[in-house]
Amino acid sequence: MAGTLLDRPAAEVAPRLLGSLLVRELGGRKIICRIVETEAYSQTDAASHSYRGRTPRTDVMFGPGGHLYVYFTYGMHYCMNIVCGLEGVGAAVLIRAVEPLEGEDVLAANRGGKHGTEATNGPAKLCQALAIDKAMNGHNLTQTPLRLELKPPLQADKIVQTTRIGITRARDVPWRFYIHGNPYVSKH
DNA sequence: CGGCAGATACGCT
DNA sequence: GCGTATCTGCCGT
Repeated sequence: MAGTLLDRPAAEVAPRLLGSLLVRELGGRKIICRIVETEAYSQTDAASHSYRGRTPRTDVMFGPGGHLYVYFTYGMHYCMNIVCGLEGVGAAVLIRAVEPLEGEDVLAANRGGKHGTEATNGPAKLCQALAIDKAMNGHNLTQTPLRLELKPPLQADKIVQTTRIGITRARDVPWRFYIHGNPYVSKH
């Protein structure tokens, strides 16, 4: 991925990714989604998988920025992160919600018929909708079938910064970011 | 619509 | 064993 942006710390990259696009090719179809909610996870953060060091599971988080870190949780769900920071640094940005711009019918089909905001308003929901699982772990996001298309930064007054969801440690750290008023942002 | 229990497998203690 | 960066269905209001 073109250099410096994703080499920055997660707390910087997370708000910066709002408004950027995920372009997914699946079954001959093109799906385009806009990132509307993110969370930052860093190596010095007790809530982060990388906090305990580099392991087979977290290896991708410690690699170079611009790759995909996919983890499996609660026995049935996948969640996707965009790895950031320099090689050797365990940091990533969790994608918590996206807004479909193209291919919404494919997303709904992958979600068992759930459409509208219910298809992609949560980290595991959007992975199911985009058919992202363990096989995509480590994928380079400059390449098909899943690309990250960076867009210009959003205006600061369109971004809400608050605490993260679903964690038990470091609950007070305000590393969740979302686009103000966007209906696809996950519920709290 | 809000709250809660259950599902279910894997990494780490 | 235990806890988990979650979601769904079922219940009551």
